[in-house]
Order: sequence, then structure tokens, then C-alpha cells
Amino acid sequence: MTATTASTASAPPPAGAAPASQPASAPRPEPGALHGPVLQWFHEHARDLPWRRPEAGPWGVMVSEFMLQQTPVSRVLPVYTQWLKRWPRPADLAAEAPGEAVRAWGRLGYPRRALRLHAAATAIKERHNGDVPKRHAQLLALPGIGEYTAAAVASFAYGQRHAVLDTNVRRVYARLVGGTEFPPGATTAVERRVARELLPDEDAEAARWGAATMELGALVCTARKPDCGSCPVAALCAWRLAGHPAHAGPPRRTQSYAGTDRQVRGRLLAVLRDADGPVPQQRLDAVWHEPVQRARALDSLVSDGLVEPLADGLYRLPQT
DNA sequence: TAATCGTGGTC
DNA sequence: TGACCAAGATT
Repeated sequence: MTATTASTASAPPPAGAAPASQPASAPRPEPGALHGPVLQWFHEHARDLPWRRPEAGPWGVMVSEFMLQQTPVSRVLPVYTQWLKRWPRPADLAAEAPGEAVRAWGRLGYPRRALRLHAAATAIKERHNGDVPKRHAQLLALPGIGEYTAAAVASFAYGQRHAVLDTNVRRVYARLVGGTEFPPGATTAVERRVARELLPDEDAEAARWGAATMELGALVCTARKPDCGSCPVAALCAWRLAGHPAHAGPPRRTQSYAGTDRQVRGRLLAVLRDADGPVPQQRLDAVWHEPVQRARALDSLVSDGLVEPLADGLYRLPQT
């Protein structure tokens, strides 16, 4: 509520300029002191994203959550729009071959998500009368839905009270409450407890809180260049109060890509996506020079159900 | 638990 | 320029 855009908030120092160490126990902000400023900030700065509009419905929310798993909003937007136009209900997607989902997925990456979304739509049609289920446990039982996505759909689509703990929220809490720049590699029990404790009591407000903290992490409390001057809770932030200490502990491992099986898989699948029908092995062989790795990548795609082998050395996207 | 799974933008 | 990062799930 109060405008906390204090000009005293300074940009974090470059990594390496570690300040003096401080006691590990900075006073934890009271939940009530955080809710107002963050929710007000969200009210003023939330992006107008299609899956946040009422007309998106639970299916729209669910599709967006699948696509946004590890993929930036800017790249999801056009695919999301086409997807919902083509398959406005789960049953519409379930009625098509899984390969069509893989094709429409385009270059969003991690194409197994497309397969799982198709499988989830099929399960929704068969087990839930074609409606995206409301209960967290039912959502969690669907293919491709884990702890985060189940909470996100239950919260954003149905207004329920669930702790939504994605990479944005984890980073916000690590800084705001934990006083450290980044959260641990894997989600911990302590993080879940903090998330539960900070969750507002009322359903609707809790749902807005989840979206607001995610948005804060996406727009202000970013990984590379946090804009503390624009943060509604900078005055309460343990990390800022400690002088923006640099990341301690082991370096976060970065994933390689060039030369890996993933790159080969990506190239193979791109050929099949862009082809109308079955493709001869020869065309797949052209995407990678090394035959052993090439064969391994193709085998793994078949094993994943992303590619269907036919007779005579032909391959295609899965029809069944 | 840690490794695996795509792709493209940013600094 | 290449390392880092992006609304995770699965095994």
C-alpha cells in the first residue's frame, strides 16, 4: 500500500564484492507486512497475459503451465494462442494423434511436455468427464503435472489456497526471507514451510499472492539484475539489508547443450515436425555426423514415444 | 538424489 | 562470445 520506492535502494554490487558477514538470523518480516505491498504492486504492474484472463478457463491455465515449464513467456505466447484456438477443450486435443501435439509444440523445447499434455488431456477426458479436475491430488495424478503445476492450476484456475513454489518464488523468498541471493539447488522442506507460512489465509488472496510473488520474481527480483529500486518490499528484504551478499556455496551447475544427445534429438525431431508424412532414415542421418550418437538419440526418441518407427526405415511423429 | 530433457535470448 | 537463464517433471 505504502509507496516504498525509497531512493536508498541501491543496485546490488558486482559478484565478489562481498560485504561484511552478518548474523544468520535477520528478523523475519511478518507475513502481514508483506501481503499489502506485494499485492498492491501486482495490481499495478501485472502483465496482461492471456492465461490470466477469465476466458482462459482452467484448460487455458493448464496449457500455459505446461508450456511455461522452463520456457520464457515471450516464446510461449504465440504457440499458446494457436494451441487454444485449435484445441479449445481437453477432449479436442485428446481426439488427435499425439504427434500433432508434438508438431504444434514447435520449438518450445522439451517436447516430452507436448506428449504429456496430450496424455493429460486424454486422462481428463476419460477420468474427469473432459473437465480439468479441481483437487490438487487429482491434478498431481495427471501426466506431466508435478507439485508446482498442480498448485498453480488449483490456485490460478480455481482460486484455491495452495503454496505455489516455482523458481521465481523460491528466489524471492531466498532473498526476502533467507537473506541469500539464490535458493538451494533442490526445493527443501524449509522452503515449503516458509511458503506455507507466508500464504494469506483467504483463498482468493492466497491465489493472488502466488501470482504476485511469481510476477515479482519475473519482473523485479530477477536472477541477473534485480531492480531493488522498484521492489515494493525492498525495505524488508533480508538480502538487501545484508548488503546483497554474493552467492555462497557451490556454483550452480549449468547445463551444457552443444554436442549433447539433446542437441541431436532436437535436430532429429525438427526434421519430423517439418515433414508432412513419414521420413526416410537417410534424411535423419543428415542431421548429425556421428553415427553412434545419432542412433542413440533416435532410439531414445522412439523410447520416449516421440518418434514412431515404421517398416522400410521410415519414421514419423507418433500416430498412436 | 542427481541426471536428463530443448531452445533461444541476453549481457 | 559463451555462460547463464527461463512458470519443472520424471526416473
